[in-house]
Amino acid sequence: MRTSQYLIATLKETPADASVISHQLMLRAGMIRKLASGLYSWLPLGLRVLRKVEAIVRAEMNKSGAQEVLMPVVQPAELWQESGRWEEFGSELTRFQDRHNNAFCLGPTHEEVITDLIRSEINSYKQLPANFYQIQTKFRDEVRPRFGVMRAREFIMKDAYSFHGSHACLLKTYEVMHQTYCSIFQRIGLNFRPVLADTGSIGGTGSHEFHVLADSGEDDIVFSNASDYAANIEMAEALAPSVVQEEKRAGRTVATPATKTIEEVCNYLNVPAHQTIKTLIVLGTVDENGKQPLIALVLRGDHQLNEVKASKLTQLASPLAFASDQRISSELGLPVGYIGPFNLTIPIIADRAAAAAVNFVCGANIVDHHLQDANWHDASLFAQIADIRNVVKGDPSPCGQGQLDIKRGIEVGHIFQLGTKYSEAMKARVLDEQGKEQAMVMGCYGIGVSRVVAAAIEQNHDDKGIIWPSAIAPFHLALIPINLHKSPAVAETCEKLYQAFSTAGIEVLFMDEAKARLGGMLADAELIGIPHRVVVGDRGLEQGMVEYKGRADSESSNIAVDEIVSMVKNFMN
RNA sequence: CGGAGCGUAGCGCAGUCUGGUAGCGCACUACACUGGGGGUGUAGGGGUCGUGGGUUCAAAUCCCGCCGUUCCGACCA
Repeated sequence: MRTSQYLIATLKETPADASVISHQLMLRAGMIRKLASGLYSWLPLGLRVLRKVEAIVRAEMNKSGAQEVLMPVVQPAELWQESGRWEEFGSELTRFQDRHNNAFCLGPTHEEVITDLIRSEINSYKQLPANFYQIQTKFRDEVRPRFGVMRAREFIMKDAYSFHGSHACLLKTYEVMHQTYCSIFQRIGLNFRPVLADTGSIGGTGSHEFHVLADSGEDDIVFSNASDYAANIEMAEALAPSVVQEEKRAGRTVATPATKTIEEVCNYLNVPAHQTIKTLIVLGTVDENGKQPLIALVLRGDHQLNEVKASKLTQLASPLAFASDQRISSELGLPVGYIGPFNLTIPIIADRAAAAAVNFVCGANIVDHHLQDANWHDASLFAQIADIRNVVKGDPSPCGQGQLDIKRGIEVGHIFQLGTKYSEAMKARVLDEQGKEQAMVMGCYGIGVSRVVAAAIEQNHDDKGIIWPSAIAPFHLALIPINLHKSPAVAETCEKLYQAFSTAGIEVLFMDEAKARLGGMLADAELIGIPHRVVVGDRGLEQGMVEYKGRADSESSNIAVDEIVSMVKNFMN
């Protein structure tokens, strides 16, 4: 490709509304442009990268035995009503009506459509298992689109759906997809980890997420330092601590004026946060009177409530909701900040660690007062003791080996064992060996293709710009002439090299604009992140040399003109 | 949805407090010089100051409404 015939839309300055590095660099390198919040156009350069990611995903999916299909973005409401998600999904699902007033939605995912398709096409156990995938545009009206294509409203996803006669068969395909995902992210060249995950709103039984490790990630990923255990913090179990061997002191009420937060109380009383107990008031499930009762959650002051774990408790509303300050003060007669677990009139659910605490500080249920050296006398105080906190660095690993560490991750893939949730609801059945009708067992497998592009940049950049992994670079090599318009020797050599590289299967961006200056071309090549660059100038040519530099190299080197093609080709293998 | 900020040329910003002819840098056009890391000069083009209303002799500037957008928190590829 020649830059004289190609849109290189690089920006010298960083657009003000981009905060994360991948978003900034994608705008600056001229890969994407924003149309509206969470909606992006892909420019030629960005699209080349996107297509390369797609190609790797497609190749590995095909290799796994999955079959490619393409389903519509626009989906009829009836299917979603049939699965129950028309009500369940909330306002992230964009709904609209056509000219006949029929209801439709923009597909945020395709379980309904694929299940509808397959229930009429597959009728026998003999046709199973089968796995279908597509690479297609999804629309989710995100609460808060951000970070460019990392969390866009419209995005490209690879979604696959497998169908089986038994759960055992599903597990086999699940394992194949797990392997396939590892191959995909390896080929792309990412530093990633598969981790145990929550199933979220998609539903189902078992699940793994694939995370690209990067500080800008939105998820906390938990690792054992002694085994390959890895889990999303939503899932990682916090074990009960060993019992503290400490003499229980007599509790007393102390005045703690204007100390509402744990931090304020700790400073005021000079106690560490792990010696405190906090009491959170949340809403329970709707009772027979149609009301949501208040329920108290008790955690150690230094621990964070894990809302995913909590909302799985049957007594609690799902998703978890905190009680309003008004309800707390009217029903408990107290402002937030001084509530404690003793003499509360509402049910209490205690975290395992909180239930094991001794000689702790907690709210006294009196304004401006806390209890100090408080102790649990009787476990019957609690309606339940459960794991409802986030693990913290240094916790023992739930796998039994080692301690936990926490890193940030960007979720680029997610695989689920769906089971029969959709096939039951939508009557997707086959006849088994006995001629009996049976709901198909399903799995589903997603990759955020456009997000992978951003994640790759988060992991591979420097102060000059992007450093593409070779497999997804928009071009392999930048061919940069010096004084192209003046030097016949430079022009001739560049043309010859351009042909030779192309013939060797190397994708060249030939910066052939007559008046372009060297500094600008070098800066662009670095910003765009092209892995290899060759500079051709008269001075080198007098010795029969051109200048080579890899994007991540610190120094360039002189290479003979007739060796450069085979050298770069070797680098790429 | 709650909290905060921003909206002036394609991009980055100043001007707003204290009302008085709309500016700067980059980019763009033309010409000349320059030519191994975003060069220099000369001459240019480009603006409903987000939008609607109000106050005023006069509004980018003050007041009210609306819209857009970004960031921080609860959702997800």
